[in-house]
Amino acid sequence: MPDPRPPTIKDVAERAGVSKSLVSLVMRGSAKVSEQRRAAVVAAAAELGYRPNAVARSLVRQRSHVVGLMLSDIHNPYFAEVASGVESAAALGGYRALFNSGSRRPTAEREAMETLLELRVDGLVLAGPVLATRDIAAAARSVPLVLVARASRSAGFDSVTNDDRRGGAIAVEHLVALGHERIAHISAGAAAGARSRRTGYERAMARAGLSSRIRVVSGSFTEEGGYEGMRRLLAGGERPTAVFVANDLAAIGALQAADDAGVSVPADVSVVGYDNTALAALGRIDLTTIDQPGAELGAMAVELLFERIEGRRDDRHIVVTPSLVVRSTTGPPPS
Amino acid sequence: MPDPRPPTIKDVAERAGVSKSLVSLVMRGSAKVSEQRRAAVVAAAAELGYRPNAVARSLVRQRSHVVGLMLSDIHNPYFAEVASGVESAAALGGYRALFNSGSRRPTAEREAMETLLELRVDGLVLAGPVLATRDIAAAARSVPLVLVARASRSAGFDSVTNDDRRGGAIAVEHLVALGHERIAHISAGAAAGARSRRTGYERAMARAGLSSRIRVVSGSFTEEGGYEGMRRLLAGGERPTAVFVANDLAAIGALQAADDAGVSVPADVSVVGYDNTALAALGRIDLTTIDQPGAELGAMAVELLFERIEGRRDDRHIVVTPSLVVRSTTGPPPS
DNA sequence: GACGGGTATTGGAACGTTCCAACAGGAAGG
DNA sequence: CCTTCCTGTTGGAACGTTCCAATACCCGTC
Repeated sequence: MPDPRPPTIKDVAERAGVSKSLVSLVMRGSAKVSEQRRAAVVAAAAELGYRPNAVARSLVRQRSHVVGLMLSDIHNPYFAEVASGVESAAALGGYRALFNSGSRRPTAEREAMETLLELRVDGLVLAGPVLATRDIAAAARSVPLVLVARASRSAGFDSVTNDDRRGGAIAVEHLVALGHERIAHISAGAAAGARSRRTGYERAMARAGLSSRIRVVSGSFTEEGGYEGMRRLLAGGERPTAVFVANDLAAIGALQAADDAGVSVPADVSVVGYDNTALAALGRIDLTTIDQPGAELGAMAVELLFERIEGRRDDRHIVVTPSLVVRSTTGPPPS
Repeated sequence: MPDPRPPTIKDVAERAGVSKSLVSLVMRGSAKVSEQRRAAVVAAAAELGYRPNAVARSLVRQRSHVVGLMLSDIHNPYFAEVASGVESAAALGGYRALFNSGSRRPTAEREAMETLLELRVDGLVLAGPVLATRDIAAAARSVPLVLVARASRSAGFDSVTNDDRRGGAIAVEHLVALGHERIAHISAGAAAGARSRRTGYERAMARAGLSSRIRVVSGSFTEEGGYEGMRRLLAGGERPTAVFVANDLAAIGALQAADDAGVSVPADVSVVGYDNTALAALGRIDLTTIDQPGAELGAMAVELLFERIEGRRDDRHIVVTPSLVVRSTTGPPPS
């Protein structure tokens, strides 16, 4: 018993004894159709279990009413927040959101993005992509595109970010105010935002007269990256009294490494994360971090997308100012 | 300067001086096309920046090569694990995965599911839906469908779950073995799997001769639910010495409530979660929990989907056995 | 009873692909 | 030199909608 094809508008039309055009009118809620016919169509559709085919519709309308969202890393709770912001803002505008994920690998990200493009989404949001700017710019040539959580001076698309450089500086300033001097940084290499956070760290260190204390080890935006970075910091040379970690996920890995090494936080070493994810707020973690409101950034991204869909051509780059959230992983340096 | 329409197969054909059929052949990598023409087509496509239109393709092929995944709650890291399992298994089979989320609300879930159905995905995976079984069965009538992390005896679709009842029992048995008697449960009401975990708890209590000690407070699969539940348990009546919480997220909320109330874990009260998410493994949390391998369940779901797409008609219900992961939130009861 | 004017309804083209049957054109065989 | 066969190529139908221009219908007016 091969599954019969799903009913089409034509089947509904036949059963209701009207033309397919009329059915189309009814399905789209047109006002100019007689009550009697409407009822007949609605009944026929219900009996057949008719569901409009969005594929056919977007083909003819040249509009899918879908915004695509490529998440760089689905395991990072920060992106989950971005996603929910995107989803609700899209719904508000009568659009639906569809996600994807590229496991923090450029090739996987490009494929994920390509999938969305081939589906002809009306707009594309890229959250924290590690993709080459060149590829992003190319994609932006064929669809309205907004970057979230990654800055760009590039033309052809919009972006919504927080001021990562400022955020990095805020972290350092907080630690300096507490009396720290040996402040190290676990960076996330070339990942989105990582470079600026590092620059913010370095400049703030210089401003505080601590240029000679600058110490950066490379990690990544993952727990493992943070763990490894902290392990190296604790192992070799002069131990830092404070560490600014590239994001919350990595900071949690760093906390773990400190715990494992019997180094207590914040008594022996202070730790600052970035993103203020739900993770950081957990009582047991209670991580001092830099707040960057994910859901809001996601929602703003969709707003920008809508404007572009409406025809705006100039580039808009929104930069929100991050803020410090002090919790219990930072304190004065050991005396 | 209105954005020109993206180039179509016809544009490529014209530029390469061949028919659109030939272009189609080349794009799909057919062997039977001369090297000379192929080169011309490839060049023309590159020059125009041609990207095949997946919408048109799925319309005519009646196949989208996309599997849809509806996540009940995008903030629950457990579902992120399911999602990555789904995504990689889909990729292995030459399919792409697209996500959605219903915010643990039946209406939002139904809408999310409907979106996917209208897009005519080839298969649908629902992860932990709170949707009515009736709605799921209805959807299963029009597309191969697999339920993950929610059991069902219903016909017409497959499911992949762990044995929640057994899991609940394992948690109780562990606590009983440690010497606990006043073991309470924070349930998640009618959410997917919650009922069975509760039944498992109740039956295991009875088997241990602790029927009179059974105490259930209602919560949800969220931090807030767990926090609230624990608060109530600590406030009223005889305080339990151990609590089995419906999932990790809620267990973390419960830990928080214990911390806030100055109740120490596990000295005063032991806590067991469910899911063994990455959260539970964090050193600072180190939650004893019941393991249910999310990524694997997701991958299995896709396997089942593939079989159904290939034509299998009978229902398959895979139930994996959960296992105990002992960490530091459980210990003997206070003496 | 013819006419005008609005409103409800309809057929057919279009959207960008794939698929299939049909067709060139050259090589091989008689 | 004519068939036959194969290989590469092509036009056109189909997929399920929307949209537009055209038509049918009804009502009131003269």
